Parts: sequence; structure tokens; C-alpha cells
Amino acid sequence: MSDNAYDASAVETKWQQHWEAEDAFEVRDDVPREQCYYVLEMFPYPSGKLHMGHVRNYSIGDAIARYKRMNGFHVLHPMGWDSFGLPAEQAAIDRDQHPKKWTYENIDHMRGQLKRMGFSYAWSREFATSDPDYAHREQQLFLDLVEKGLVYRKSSMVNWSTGLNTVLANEQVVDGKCWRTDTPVIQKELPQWFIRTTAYSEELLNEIDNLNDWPDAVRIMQRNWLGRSVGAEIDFKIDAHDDTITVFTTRPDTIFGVTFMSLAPEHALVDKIVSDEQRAAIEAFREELQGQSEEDRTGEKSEKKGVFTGAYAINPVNGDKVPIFAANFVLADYGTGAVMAVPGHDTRDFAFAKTYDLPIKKVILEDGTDADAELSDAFTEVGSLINSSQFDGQRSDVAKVNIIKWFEEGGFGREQVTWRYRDWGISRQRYWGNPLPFVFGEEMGAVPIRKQDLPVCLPDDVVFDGIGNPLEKHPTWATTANDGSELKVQTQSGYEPARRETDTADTFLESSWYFARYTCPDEEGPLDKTRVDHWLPVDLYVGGIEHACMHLLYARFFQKALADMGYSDVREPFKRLLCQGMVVKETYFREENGAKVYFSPNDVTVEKDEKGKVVKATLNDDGQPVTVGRIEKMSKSKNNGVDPQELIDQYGADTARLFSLFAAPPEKDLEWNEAGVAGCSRFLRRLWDLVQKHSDVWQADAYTGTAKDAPSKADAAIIRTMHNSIKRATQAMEKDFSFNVAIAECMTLFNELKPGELDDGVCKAALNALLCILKPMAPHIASELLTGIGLDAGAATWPSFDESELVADEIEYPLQVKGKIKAKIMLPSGLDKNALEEAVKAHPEYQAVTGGAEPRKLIVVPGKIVNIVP
RNA sequence: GCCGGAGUGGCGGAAUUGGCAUACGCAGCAGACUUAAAAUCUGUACCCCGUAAGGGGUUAUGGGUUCGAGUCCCAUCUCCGGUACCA
Repeated sequence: MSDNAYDASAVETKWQQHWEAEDAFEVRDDVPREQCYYVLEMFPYPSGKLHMGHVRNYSIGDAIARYKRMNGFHVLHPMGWDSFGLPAEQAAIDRDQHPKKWTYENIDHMRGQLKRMGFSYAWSREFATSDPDYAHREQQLFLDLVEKGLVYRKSSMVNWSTGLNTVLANEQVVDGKCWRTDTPVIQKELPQWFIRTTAYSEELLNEIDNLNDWPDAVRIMQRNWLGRSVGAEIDFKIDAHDDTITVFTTRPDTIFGVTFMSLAPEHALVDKIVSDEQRAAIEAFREELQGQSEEDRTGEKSEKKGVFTGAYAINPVNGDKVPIFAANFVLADYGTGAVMAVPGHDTRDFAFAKTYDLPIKKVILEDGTDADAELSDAFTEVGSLINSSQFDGQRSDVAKVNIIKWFEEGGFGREQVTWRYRDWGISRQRYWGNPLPFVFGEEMGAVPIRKQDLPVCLPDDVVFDGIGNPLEKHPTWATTANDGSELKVQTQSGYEPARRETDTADTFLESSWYFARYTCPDEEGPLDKTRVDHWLPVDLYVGGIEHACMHLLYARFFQKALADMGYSDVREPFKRLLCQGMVVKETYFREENGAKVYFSPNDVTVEKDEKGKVVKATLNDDGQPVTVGRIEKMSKSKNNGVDPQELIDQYGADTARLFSLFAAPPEKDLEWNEAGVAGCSRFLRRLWDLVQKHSDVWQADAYTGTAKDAPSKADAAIIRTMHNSIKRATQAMEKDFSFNVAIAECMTLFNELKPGELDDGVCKAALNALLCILKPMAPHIASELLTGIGLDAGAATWPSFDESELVADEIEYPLQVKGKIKAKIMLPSGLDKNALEEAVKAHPEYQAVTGGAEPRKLIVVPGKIVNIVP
């Protein structure tokens, strides 16, 4: 080894070439499963270049993959591309570049970046979801879903993103806005393909209990998203009509308190029952709601409004005639779209009753209150029933059960479970997605393409003018001719002339099974059951928590469907889930005309006081102050992003990886900090320099003896430090992948490593341990230095420690008086409780602290502490 | 509102799970090297009182359990995330 200065780029290129030449990270499928480990990071959308979130996500996954390999596991660690999607199409419109070209150029660039980071992927298994082969296999699976009856077409109100001009699934609507573009989502009537995800609602919910290695936050979010609630359906006859309104309620015990009814304005019954006098008012009300976004209509600030329909419903339990309203807060697609209103015991109904001056009836009595006292607010807790006929006096939870039984006997109600979870609308009015394999014929209607006629391939020659779906204008797909008449296209032989489905699939469909395809990417059919079941479930899945209710729920659904279609015996795809935090950075802004203008941290100078606290920030351009904003996720809009490429160019991949892992534990947000990056770089360089400077020391054989037998006291001390560091690093990795702690241990060990002063063999043993701990995090430099000191980097295993080596001959015991430390005394190690007590009592410090008086109590804990209670 | 999670130096964060709080890094300060600066190296460093020896205090706040609490229990406050007319 030459005594060169550390050249990260040269070292990293060398090892990356070495790994590639060796196929170092390829795996076989015939190793016993218990010796295997499947670690997967959520694959990226090829947006152009890596961002810091990718660097963090993949550094975490790679450190785990390498750690597991060093522990003897045969590790599957694949990578690919979630490559269908809207940005490609937008790029086509903006830059007149075909989505395919744009996408695959991005993939090439980003693959290069991933390789430059030295991530240990099994590249032979790489694929992109827009590859014709993957799209083909997905269409096959899709037809299996069709056969299973899990796909249907329905015209319904859909979430329409005004930003993307396409449909969104419920999960993709965040705060009434589009999850990608933050633009308003409106309701629109459209025929759509749905996947019957709700067929698995019960299983999806129940299995959450068994996902013990998932973060609680995700489990709770999924539970809430599925939203199971148990209650009753009750039929109310409509006065002077033949019709019946069926309502859903979770509080059947309040049935005697119903004083009015609320229907969703869109409810089909509204038209049938509305009286002539009220028809105009109802129409006006609907008009007002029309076109309002979900947010406008049901948001927190929106007012509770309703219009009387002119009709009355009859309460089946007591014959009460109650007015029926159309109300904006009643949702057509939850429950039955109709609500029995009990203002005495429902906050919303209470407010509505107050506004429209409707009667409020008390039927549940709050414990310790007077039955005649007027309600100042809805009482929604458990109490005793009153004014409820034969149920008076029962507790509300007991009455609930009894009343449902009574409904069922009377035939006007039944127990009912309702879910918040909806079927998955997968139609997207877009070109750059997987075509949904259907044709429409006049005679035959919507028909799936026969399996032998697959794949349905996207045509390349389409025009992107930004208006509608380009497929609708393609000669072999078109639905309308230039004169506006419907075009019929001869598709495959065997079908009558028909038009193709021009909608493509939601891209979440591709990410719902890619983890299974990695196990058999060369399979001629969709999946090879043997290999799928060999590798699945994924042992550890790493990604952002933002997918808690979208991707992670779709993937769980899909795995269950795959199992039921015979492709696997595994019903849960991900055994353990690690959700890494966001990469965040400080923001700087000025208010200009009421809007915030953000400045890049690079263009801002920060002043600190003598303690290092930030007191002022000024813009470099004009020297004027800027406001120091919150620390936020790196984003274009906040102008606080850092390009990882610059980081790699300046410091190298190992530094980028090391900082990503060192600055915070994986699950926490990571605050990006230039000085911290420099600190990590400094550590690596000092390590490098130390190894170069003492090349003669590493000629020695590594010391393998005990601390006790070490050549000197100082040698014994570093041997103990080494064992301690290995122990702490191992525990940090095993517990929750706290790389920050493992790296801190490397630094601690480094700070005690004094070649030249200490025994050569001892130093070599300590350095070896340090490099092995460091290797999963900073693999290039660790490999180079291991090789440099004459060891086989490829064969390096995770070091082991010896518990008995952690303790010195003498232990420093803190001597406490009632928990306050008064002195420290040195006592021999290995004493049991009694011997320790004797030794303490004989110690002069003990005499000094107690003043010779016999304490009330003396607590000694071997190896830990001595506490005196005077 | 409801459901989670979290509050530890100037900052990011440790703490062997009830046993020496502040490991490790950053920033700071002092010194060395340098004509000088950067870089690098060495040292210092929780806060308060004290010239010092030393003393007192400290893990958001208040209480409790315990010989002993960052860790367990109760209450309060703050922040972050999710979710919300879900009947």
C-alpha cells in the first residue's frame, strides 16, 4: 500500500469495478431459506436524478444488506424502477420528448448514480415496470383477477384531479387535494374499472394484529383507513309513500330519540319523495353543492346545511313521524347514505337541530344527572336509557345488543358492519401506463382480451398535445373519428369490431407485486410459485411512511389475491417494515406581497452568538436579513434541497452514506448539515491517514488473547474498549438498526487507537474490528483498508465480542448517599454481593462518607453501584 | 376534536432497559503550526455560585413510587405526524 492521500473517488471506483466483476451481490435460489434474507427498499420513480431521500433510503437498506451478509446470510437485495407515471407524459408535452425515451434515459442516469453510491444490488434482477415484459405479466395477472371476479366496471362519482386531469383513488386524495399536485379534487361521474379490494377487508384488518415487526403508526393508520364499524341497519317507512329508507347507525340504542332524518342530497330516494313545494329548494341546494370539491363540502369550516324534502319517515319503534332533510354533511357513499338523526346524543345532529329548530329528545341519561334537565350539548357517552319503552333503565351498551335483537325479530332492522375502505378505482385517463386489457363491442359489451392475445402493447406513435388521453386519438385505439362518430377498430382476430379500452392502470398496480417478481424476473409466466414462496415474505422492507395507506395496503391486498389465485402460499408480503424519516433542512424566506419567497441555504449567511446559537441570517446578495424558517422536508418549493451528486463529487459515496446514517437514527427525520458531512469526511480521512502512516504496525498478527494477558495495561484497556464497542454496535444493529450508534462506536474505538504507542498486534485487532463494523456503512474505504492491512475484505465477517472481556480487574464504584454521588472507590471486580459489602465497609472513603455511623441500609449492586441510606 | 409519537447541552443525538446523565459528531472557546488565513493537530467544554478547594442545580412542567427515576405511575404544557361532518 502506498502512503497516498485519501482519494475517495479512486478507492470507490476500484471497489465498484471489483464487485461488478465478481458478481458479488448475485444470489442463488437453492440456499435453505433460514440462511437467506430478503431486504428491499421501495423502488424509485425515475424522475431524473437521485435526491437526498433516495440516498438515505438506499443507504439504510444497503447497510442492512451488507450487515446481514457479514453475518452469514445469503441476501437478496434487488433494485428496479417504478417507471410508468404522469411526469413522463408531462415531460413529453413540455419538451416534445417521448415518455419512453425520457423515462429510460432517466433510468440510465439514475442507475449510474446508484452504482456510484456502491449499493450492493443484484443487478441481474433489475427491471422497470414499463418494460413490455413486466407489463405483459401484469396483464396476465390482471386477467386472473378478472376471472376471480375481483374486477368490475361501474359508473360512479370519482375523484377527479384538476391538476392531472385524471381519476384518483380515495387513498390518493389528501386533504381534499391531489396527493401529487396539491390541486383541488372534484367529484365527477365516470365509468371506471375497480378492483374489489374490499373482498379482503376483514383479512386485511385482522392480519394487522400479526404484523408485529411493523411500526405501530402504520398499523394504526391502516386500521383507521379500513375503518370497520359495527352497528345496525334500520328500515324507516316513508309516510304516504311505498318507499323505505334504510339507515346505518352505530347507536341503535338511541332509536327512541330520533327526531328527524338526513339523506345525502344525491340519494336516489330524494327525487321520489320530494314534495312539489320543496322541489325547487332541493334543486337549488343540489346546484349549490354541484362542483364543490369534497373539501369545500365536508371540510371543517363548511357549515352544516340542509333542506326539508317535504316528506316524513315513520320511526318503526314508536310510530313517530319525523321530517326528512337532505343534508350536505351526509355522504352518499358511506353506510347507506342516510342517517337517523338523534340530536340529543350526536353532536352533529344537535347542531343541525339547533339551526333548524327541531326537537331534541333525551333518551340516554348521564349518570348522576336529572332526567328532566335540558341538554346543553349532545351527550354521546354511555348512560342509562330513558324514554325508551321496555328498554328503560338498561345501560346503553347492553341495550344496543338487545335492541338489535328486537329489530331482527320485528324484521325492520339488522346488525350491520360498515367499512370506510372502498374498492380500488384503477382507471387512469393517461397514455404512459399499463393498458387495461379490455375491448368494447356493440354486441358483446366490455370484454377482457383473451390471455393468448396478450400483451396489449402501448403504441409508440402517439401525439402529445396536452389535451385528453393520446390513446383516444390513435388509429388502432381511437374511440372517435374526426367527424365525431365512433370508430370501431379491428383488434385481435376473434372479436367483433370493437374499440379498445383507452384507460391505463393506476401505477400503484405495478408496485403491488414487484417484490414478488424480483424472486423470478426471468419467469415466462407472471410468477414462479417455487421461487416466490422461497423468498417471500420480504424479511425487511424499507421506505417512507407516506405510503402507509396506499402502496402498503395495495401490496398487502395483492399478495392475498396472488395467494388465492395460486401464485403463492404467502399471504403477507412484508415481515418487517422500517419507515425512515424525511431528509430535512432549515429554510429561509422573506414575505413579499403576502407570499413567502424562499432562499437557498447556500445563499444565506448565518450569524451566531458566542454559544453558537443562531441570532441572525442575511442574504448574501444584498446583505439584508431574511427570516429563519422552520426545518422542513427538502423540496423545490422551499428551495432547501441539496443535490446528492454534488456531495458525491466533493466527498465521495462513503461520506454521503456515512452522514446519512450517522446524523440520526433511521426512523427519525434527518437534518442535513454541511458541517456534519464535513465531520464524517474528516473521520474517514483521519482513519485513512492513520492506517497509511503506520503501515509497519499492520505487519503484525492480530492479537487474539484476552485483555488480562495483554502486553500492557493500556493494551488491556483498548481490548476491553474493542469488545465493548463491538457489543454496543451489535446491539444497535440487532435492536433497530441504529447505525448512528454503531458509527459512534467506530469513532470511539478510533480515538483510542494509538499505533506505535500500543502493541502492534493489539492495534491490528482493534483496527480490524473497527473496519468490520464500519464496512456495511462505508464499504469502499473499509474494504480498501482491510485489504491494505493484509486481510480479505470480501470474507470479512461481523466481529464478535466476549462478555467476559468487558470487565477490568478493578471497577470504579460510585458511592452514593441517598442517590447522590459522594465519592468514587476502586474495588476488585468479580465480588459477589456479600464480599462487595465487606469490601465497601472496609474502604476508607466509606468511613469518611458515613462518619463512622452505621447506616440504616446499605445497597450494593455488583458491577454497578453502592448506595448508603443514613 | 380523536388516535399515535416525541420533548435530554448552542445543535444532531447516546444512555447496557430502574444503577456514574450528556457517549459520538457538529458548532464554540483556548493553544500549536503559519507572515496571515484556511486546512490540520492538541486541549477545553451541561448550568449557577466561588479566585480556588468546593458547593448547589439539571433530562418540558408539577406531583408520586423507589435506597436510587431521562427510564415506571398520575396530571399539565408544547411540538410533530395521522385523521376527521364516518352516522
